[in-house]
Amino acid sequence: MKKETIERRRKEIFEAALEVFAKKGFDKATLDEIAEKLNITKPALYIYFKSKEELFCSMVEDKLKKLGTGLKQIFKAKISSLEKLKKVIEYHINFNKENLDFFKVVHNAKLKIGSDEKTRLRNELLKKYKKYTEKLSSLVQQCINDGHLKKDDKYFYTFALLGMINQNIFGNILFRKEKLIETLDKKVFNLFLKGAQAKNENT
Amino acid sequence: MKKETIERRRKEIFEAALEVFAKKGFDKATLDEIAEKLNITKPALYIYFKSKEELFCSMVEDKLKKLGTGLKQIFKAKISSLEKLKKVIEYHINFNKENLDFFKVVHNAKLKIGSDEKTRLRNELLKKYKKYTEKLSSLVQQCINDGHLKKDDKYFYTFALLGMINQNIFGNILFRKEKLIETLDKKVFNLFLKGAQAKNENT
Amino acid sequence: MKKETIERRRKEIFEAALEVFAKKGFDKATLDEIAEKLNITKPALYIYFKSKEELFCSMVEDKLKKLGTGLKQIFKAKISSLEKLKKVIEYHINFNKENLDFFKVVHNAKLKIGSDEKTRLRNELLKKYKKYTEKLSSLVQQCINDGHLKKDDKYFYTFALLGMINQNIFGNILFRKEKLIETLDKKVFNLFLKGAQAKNENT
Amino acid sequence: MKKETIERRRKEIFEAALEVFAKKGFDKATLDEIAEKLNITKPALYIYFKSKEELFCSMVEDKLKKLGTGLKQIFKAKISSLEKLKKVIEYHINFNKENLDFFKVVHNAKLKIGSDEKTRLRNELLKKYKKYTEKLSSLVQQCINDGHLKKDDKYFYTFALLGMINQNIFGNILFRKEKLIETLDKKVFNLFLKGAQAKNENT
DNA sequence: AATGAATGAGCCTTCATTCAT
DNA sequence: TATGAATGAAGGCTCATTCAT
Repeated sequence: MKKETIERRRKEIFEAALEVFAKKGFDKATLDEIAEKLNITKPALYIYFKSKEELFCSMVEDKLKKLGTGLKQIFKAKISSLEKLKKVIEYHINFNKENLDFFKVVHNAKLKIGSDEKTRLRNELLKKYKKYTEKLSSLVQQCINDGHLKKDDKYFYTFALLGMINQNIFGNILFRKEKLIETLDKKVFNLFLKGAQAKNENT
Repeated sequence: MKKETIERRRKEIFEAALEVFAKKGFDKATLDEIAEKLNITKPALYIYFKSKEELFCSMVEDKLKKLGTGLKQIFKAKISSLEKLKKVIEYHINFNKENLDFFKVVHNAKLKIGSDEKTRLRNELLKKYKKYTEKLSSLVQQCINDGHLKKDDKYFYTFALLGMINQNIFGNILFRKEKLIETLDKKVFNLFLKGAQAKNENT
Repeated sequence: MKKETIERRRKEIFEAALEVFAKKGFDKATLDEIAEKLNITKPALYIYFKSKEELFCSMVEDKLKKLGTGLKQIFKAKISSLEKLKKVIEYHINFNKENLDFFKVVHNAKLKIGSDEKTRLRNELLKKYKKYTEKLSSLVQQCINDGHLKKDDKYFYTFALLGMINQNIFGNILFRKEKLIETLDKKVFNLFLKGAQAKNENT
Repeated sequence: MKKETIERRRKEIFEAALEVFAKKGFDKATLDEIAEKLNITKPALYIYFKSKEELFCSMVEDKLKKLGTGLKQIFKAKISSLEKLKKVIEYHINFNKENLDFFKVVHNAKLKIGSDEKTRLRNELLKKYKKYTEKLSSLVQQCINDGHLKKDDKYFYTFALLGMINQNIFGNILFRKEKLIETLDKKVFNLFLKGAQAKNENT
């Protein structure tokens, strides 16, 4: 009973924290602002998290877990690897569409993760991020093995795909006031498979 | 004579600042650390810059100007728009390869720029970033008009290209200890034009 | 209940701040010194005031309010305007006698207030100071209208009175180690009304 | 020859310093601003003064000396002590009218002089200020002895006179945009001698 | 005589974190 | 479970002062 209450409270805090972290970035975000959003006081946060860092990381983990759960469903489905890839793209885009704040937070934190500052907690985050990438890569590899994709470095393909998606989301946040284009998933899948070259062209 | 000396010193400071900003991000970077790298004291920085923010922005501007200069050369060249696009991809990748710290800084700052915090200086940065994107987009549009690329949203193409590149660089920073794959430019250009689908496939 | 505690703490801080501001002036006074007097640390002050300036201004306002309250009592009394003036002089002198630090602070701040530096808070102080002067002037004017005083500029009279008092207090601070002469109020009232000229003299 | 040049330069610096000190007060005034007014650089000031404090004090001394010189003329004149007092009042007012910045500076510094902070230089200033007061007091005493003024404490008279004048100047600075009333000297002399009470009144 | 460059010391302010209640 | 109160640590910025040139 108690644990559930605590867990529920933690989720509420995640919500508020996510907003603030998205708006300010980890460093400039203050516990005061998070607490205020929840109508509690700063020290109360320490009942549920032992530090700002832990709050941040737990929150990210929580979201990543949800992201992972969705992926697993797709991986389990009895469809071709290429169909899976298509679903994954759709899913990834939709998830970010519905979790724009999370998208911001992750992209904000990404590079700092790669930097010198190696806290234990941050390293764990990095691991999870790698794991996610690895999962996608293995799907890509399968597509290659199944003859759906030309042979090439699976990581190159994976990053290319993720990049096409993320940069478009990012661009839309910046230049279109967070309205994402509707058919991004189809556009991406198509471009990734067929390329952009007009048919009558030779290079 | 004098002005040159000051300009030289500013460049030296840019160098040191870039390293620190790349490693820590704007907020956690301290002027003390930058100064230490230069074997001077913190207040000495204030001879050349009137605030931490101005130091940061000047440094970014400086780099962006260099980036822009290179682009202009390509745009001027008497080659087809598609050739230009190829060159631009090469150039963009090489520039980031040689300026990994800058790459980190920009990607770190990007989203915070889009956030609520609207300092005047940061807004100017955003303008410059948009301008850069706009330039690439116009080249892409030209490729479309010239019949090199299928008709589609120029921004989608542009973001897709930038994303493919940046995410690969980013992935390499994270998973391959900053060693970028050698032939990234060719891979990207190829994927962008022809797609990844194996030839005997129909979707 | 809570608000009262805060209010009490603020008063305690006023006390300490007043001493330090009186001794050092606003600029040279440090929050560290004020905090030390209270056996707390500097950041603790920020619980009760949001800046050094706000601490200063709140403190002055607080004292001015007290000063004003006393004046109101006198103004309300059912005595002649001249009697009131006499009471006001007594009151003004006694208040300063008992608040020598405040006297110092105000006189220290006065001219800077009139100077170029125009902070919002400081401007409000100036307004209050003007209001106080205005009140006295209106009493003086009433004395004139009631036939107690020769016709003359009410401001000249007001400033003359205030000056006679303040300069004597000031002189006593400087030359008599802060011991004010006992009968200052009577001396002032007398001089103001009758002048200093010996009776058998003609000018 | 050299010494004269130095002396001339010092006077120029006094001028600039006076403006800045009047506007900002001693603490907030910066050597940079003073230097800028003179189109020289900050370290150049150290050729003529060995510290900010010394610059300030020398400047005040210089002005006080001028003030003293004028007084001496009056004291020497072969007129009655009361006539002298009248002249002194005129002179004091005119001097301050023509040296408003100096007036501001002195009044700003006055109380800090009386405070705990006892630098050697500041103490010397205080001595000079006392000397000036002493001179006036002795004249007042003489007026008493000569039967011009009622017997009373000479310091009380002196401070009252100075206060009437200074407060009026100060009030005019604050409330009348530095325009002093024209006949202040006569008003003061009259009030001081005859008082403000309407003739038909008895108290 | 003057300056460019640099510094040391100091201060205001912020904030994650702690603890008694 | 939650809070009010307080703190330690740290960072940005200013400025009088010095010194080599």
